[in-house]
Amino acid sequence: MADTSPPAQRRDQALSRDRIVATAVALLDSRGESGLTFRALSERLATGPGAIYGHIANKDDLLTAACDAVVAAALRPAAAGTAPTAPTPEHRIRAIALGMFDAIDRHPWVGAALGRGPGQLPGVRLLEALGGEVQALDVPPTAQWSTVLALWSYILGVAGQNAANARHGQTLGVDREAFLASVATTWAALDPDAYPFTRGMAGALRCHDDRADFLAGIDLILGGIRSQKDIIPGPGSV
Amino acid sequence: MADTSPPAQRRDQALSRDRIVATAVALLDSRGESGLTFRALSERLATGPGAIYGHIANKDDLLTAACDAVVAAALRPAAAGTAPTAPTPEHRIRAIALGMFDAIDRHPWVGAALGRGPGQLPGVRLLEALGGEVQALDVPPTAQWSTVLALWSYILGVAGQNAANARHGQTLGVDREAFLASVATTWAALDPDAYPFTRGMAGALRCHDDRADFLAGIDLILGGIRSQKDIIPGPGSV
DNA sequence: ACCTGAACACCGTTCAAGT
DNA sequence: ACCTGAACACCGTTCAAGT
Repeated sequence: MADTSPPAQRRDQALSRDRIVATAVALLDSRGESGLTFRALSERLATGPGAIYGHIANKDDLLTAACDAVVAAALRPAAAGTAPTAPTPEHRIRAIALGMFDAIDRHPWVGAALGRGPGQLPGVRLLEALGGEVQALDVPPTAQWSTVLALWSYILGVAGQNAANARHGQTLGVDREAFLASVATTWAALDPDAYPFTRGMAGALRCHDDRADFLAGIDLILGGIRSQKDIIPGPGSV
Repeated sequence: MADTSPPAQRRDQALSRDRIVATAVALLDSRGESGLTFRALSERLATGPGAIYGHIANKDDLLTAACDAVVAAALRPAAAGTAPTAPTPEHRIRAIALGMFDAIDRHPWVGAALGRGPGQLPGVRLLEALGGEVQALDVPPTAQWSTVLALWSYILGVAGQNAANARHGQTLGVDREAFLASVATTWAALDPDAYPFTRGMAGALRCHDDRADFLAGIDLILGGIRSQKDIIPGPGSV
């Protein structure tokens, strides 16, 4: 066989961090958080469970790496995109946020993984992307940190909820719609005196648009940033 | 000593859901999320691990119940407080949020438990508390759901991060300050071209005030709500 | 040097047997 | 009726033994 240079790994591909992480992502996508197991993973990689530890420190490391693969891809087009479709920092913040939302919608387990590993790469990527735009928004330096953190926390909060919803839907063996319907039914049965608001929202829950609600929250924060700047109104434009 | 009437359950207290949940809270507080185990719990209760299943469905149920005990207590004074210290809905929203923040600061595992069990009681309590105030804020009915959801998601996002920080600090066997310092060091070592913002924030991370930052985020959202109402300015006051 | 896979020290959960 | 605790079916992780 022509053992030339590039086709190094053909059928018996050597184990590598990238291959392990890619397989982990596939496993998480198809079987959910609880489906990622060193045994299941090593089976798909046609090796023993111990072999993985040559390339990955432990399960936390594996989850963070899988999460980072998704987050890096989600942030790439928005942050350094070929076509700067979004003309203002506000538009770009919306694009970043929606990019994250859509990625988490496709890979719900990312929402749970992002919440872990504080200070780790996946979270930092998002922090950095938001940070650049908040600076471009002319938020005063002393307020930049808390402003970025607010956007970041909100996005992670929604991400975590999506992950929890997916996990529970999977546990119940039911799709998103059926899951929301079951929550709505529970809410509708709450004590009207103690939970008037939640009861009233049971209907809204059934037919709401996650993505639109998410964006509404981003817009609320952006509105807050705008109005905070107006406290000391510069000689600005609209 | 004086064995008067009330000391009904002395040494051999019957197992009850409340006693199990209270012991679980104590265990979570002292040993963290990973310290809550049916074996450790049954040991503290002087019984076998199987006995717990007579009162609790499974571990998820146990965690939700423990979480609810903390959340219910945190929301009680703010929602139905004896002294309505907060005169406006905005003040009351801040009080609710801070009550949650402080409770999670004392019981970091609540941040993780809250994120689970979507539609469950702990989350609903917060939703209800916020919902009442958002209504009082005269947010138009069509926007109430997304507005409440934004506040709720933000609070849960911060809660989840606090839980993750505590978990990691405990894993490293280190306190909050030392943990933040280690993250700051990691950030300061990032590639300056790829992560200029995060690098610059490493210093701010070291000496920031979690609680103040949290409140700044709440105020951003409240500011957004206010400015959204001004789009169609009623004959309003300031 | 790297993989293998049995073994270890745990989990949550069940269920026959006790009382 | 309720508790008991051994047993089951898993985990993540390690490490001698192989190649």
